[in-house]
Amino acid sequence: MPKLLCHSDSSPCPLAHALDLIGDRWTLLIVRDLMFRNLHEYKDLLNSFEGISTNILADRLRRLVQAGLVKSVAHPESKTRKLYYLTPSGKSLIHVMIEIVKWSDEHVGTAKIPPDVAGQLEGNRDEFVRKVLEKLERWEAEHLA
Amino acid sequence: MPKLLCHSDSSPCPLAHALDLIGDRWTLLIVRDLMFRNLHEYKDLLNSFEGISTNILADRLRRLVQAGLVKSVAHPESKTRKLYYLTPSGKSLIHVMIEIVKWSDEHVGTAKIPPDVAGQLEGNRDEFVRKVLEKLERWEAEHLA
DNA sequence: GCAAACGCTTGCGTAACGCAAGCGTTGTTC
DNA sequence: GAACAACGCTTGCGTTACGCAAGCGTTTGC
Repeated sequence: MPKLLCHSDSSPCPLAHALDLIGDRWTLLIVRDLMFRNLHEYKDLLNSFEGISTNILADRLRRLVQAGLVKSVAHPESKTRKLYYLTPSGKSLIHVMIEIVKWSDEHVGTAKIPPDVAGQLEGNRDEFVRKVLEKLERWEAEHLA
Repeated sequence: MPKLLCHSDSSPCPLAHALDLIGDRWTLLIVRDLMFRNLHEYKDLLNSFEGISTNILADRLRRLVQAGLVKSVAHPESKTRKLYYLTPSGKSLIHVMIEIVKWSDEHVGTAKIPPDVAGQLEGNRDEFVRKVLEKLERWEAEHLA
């Protein structure tokens, strides 16, 4: 596993420590797919929008598992496949994701939130969070039985 | 200026576009210093906790300025020095920063929010945001006159 | 007028990444 | 039951980004 730069030794700042985990171009995209796009298998993550390369995906999944944000179980129908899913720590990144997306929508502006999601985010955002988390729990109830 | 990986071509996702700007280990730390730590000069940013190297700092500042998150003005007392400060777009990253710090405090746990700040963040977070933004505006009133 | 400060830039070695091929196991087809 | 494909990775190689340290042009302080 490549080592990646680590601020944690020198910095007393929680932001810096968080960036050691999620401060790169790929990690949060994987979390997004696990959180919002209902993707749970390696091949699906690999074929997501941005075209992550396979070694990087393997590396980031390993880091996420090691950091306790993601877990995996054997696929119930196949011995070669795995199912990846977010732990509570991983799920709690939802608030970070939402803020980044809102900020991007307002200030980067080159990609917009789909109108239906935008509608859910305005007004009652807790409701949106609840819906997403419920969906994840339903998936878990179905697959981790 | 090194080119850095860019998702924006392939992805319809606002998160991916945001990560093109802030998805690295240094950018948000610079924003933090400009936002919370009252640092406004190159040398101060350079000497911040994490020890960014000078070429990376120059590069990131250039990107941030180009993206419209940061501006600079000549130092009123010196022709060699500059003052860097956040634009409204940059300031609005405060919500992202707060969520990351809260998440880090709860789930990474290797660096804690200072107790006084933690107190401010609990309960009335809007109040905290307002205080921070007011402080930045006071700085601007004083230096951009 | 000389040395230090300041905001960078440059050069070099190392680490991370993109790409593509390969590998071991399992599942499928005939 | 043998050949082939699917799957989750790993490996190797060339390229890009980064850490480090030195240097540079201008300005400032003495």
